[in-house]
Amino acid sequence: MTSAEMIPDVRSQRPKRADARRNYDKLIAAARDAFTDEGGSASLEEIARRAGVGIGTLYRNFPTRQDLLEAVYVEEVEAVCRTAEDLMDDPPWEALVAWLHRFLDYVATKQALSQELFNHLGRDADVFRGCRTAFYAAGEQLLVRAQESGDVRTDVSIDDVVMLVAGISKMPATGEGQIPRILDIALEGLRRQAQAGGATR
Amino acid sequence: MTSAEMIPDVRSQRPKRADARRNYDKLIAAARDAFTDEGGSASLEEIARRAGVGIGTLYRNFPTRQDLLEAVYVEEVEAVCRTAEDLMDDPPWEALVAWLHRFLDYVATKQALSQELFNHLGRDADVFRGCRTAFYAAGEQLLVRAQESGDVRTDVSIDDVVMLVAGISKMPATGEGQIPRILDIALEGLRRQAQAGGATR
DNA sequence: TATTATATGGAGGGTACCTCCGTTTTGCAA
DNA sequence: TTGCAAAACGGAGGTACCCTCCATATAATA
Repeated sequence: MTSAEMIPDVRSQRPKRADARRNYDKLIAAARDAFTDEGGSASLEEIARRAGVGIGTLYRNFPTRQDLLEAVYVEEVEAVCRTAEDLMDDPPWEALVAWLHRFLDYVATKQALSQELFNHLGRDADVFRGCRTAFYAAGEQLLVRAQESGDVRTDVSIDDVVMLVAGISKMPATGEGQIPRILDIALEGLRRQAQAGGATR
Repeated sequence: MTSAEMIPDVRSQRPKRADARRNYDKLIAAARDAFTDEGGSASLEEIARRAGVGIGTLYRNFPTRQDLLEAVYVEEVEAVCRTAEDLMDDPPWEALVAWLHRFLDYVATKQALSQELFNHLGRDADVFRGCRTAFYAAGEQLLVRAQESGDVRTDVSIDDVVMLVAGISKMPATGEGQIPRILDIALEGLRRQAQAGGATR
């Protein structure tokens, strides 16, 4: 069972010719780096330069800055979802926690990027709907598995968990590593209440 | 008692010579309009043009875009606070409600602007701290008065009210006039519980 | 290998950013 | 009033970015 079957594909359509495909991928990678380094307003010419392609190629693949932003965003979302698949072999509870940490990183890092998209697309554009669906699908597998194994209380849904993590990511961070620590504390709340003093792990 | 005594002055220092002062004010006004019309990324040259001054003058007064953004922001905040002073003559409850509506407008309109500032200064830069203080001071007068007159329950603080309004302003608006209406509903909750069927207004 | 649909990349025209400095205006004092 | 120095003005010009267009190069196909 490959990840492609489980996760709704969000991306539109990639170029077909081999060189075009290569350049497309190089552009996405360069754009991801550039946006990470310099925020959402990185120069498009700089991105083309980093990718080692001409500016014309960038514009053919991504007619507007929005298109590029969106492609990078979707790429990231898919990467997070793919992580969920990879974790399906790990112990249920650990897998869930690991994925939620990954998700936390994602939300924190891409905040500027999604902010930018929000401003131009409205919060319920197709992209976002698609990404939300993909996230929920990916996370739900892990959550259900952890519930079935008895690690996690059964009265929480993936919505609850995602909201929780998203909220935590938006906390005004003060200390180094504070946020992941708080996430761990909050996640303890998800565990099925074991017998007092019990060794659940 | 003038407003200057009550409201902590947030602004740094204005130019002294008459012409300089005039141009400074023209620039602020032009920038406010431009930012309103075209969002936080309005062209600085366009702003200088609107103000009828040279681009050099703009840069002397506001060396960076941030400085201009900040000045406009502060100007707006002070205008909202001044409104509070003007309302002190009106009936307590009506005055409070009117001011909160004014505040709502402000938050809604300047969202892009403060967003921009947030990104470049941390969320607790001096500007914001100062503005928060000014808001609270201005609002508190109105709130306390409405509480003393018996219109508003005494177990709420200005923080609560400001948070409430800020939250409402961020709701995903759907219908025309929906947000102000919801604000009114929420504000009813502030009223002191009068006798059932009583005519408080 | 020859052909053709497809992709490439950078020159070029327009705009915005910002600095620098010669010219103009203002406030003050005689 | 008049003269003058300090302060302010404003725009020319260099750099960077955005985006379009098209002559050239290349992958896929027969």
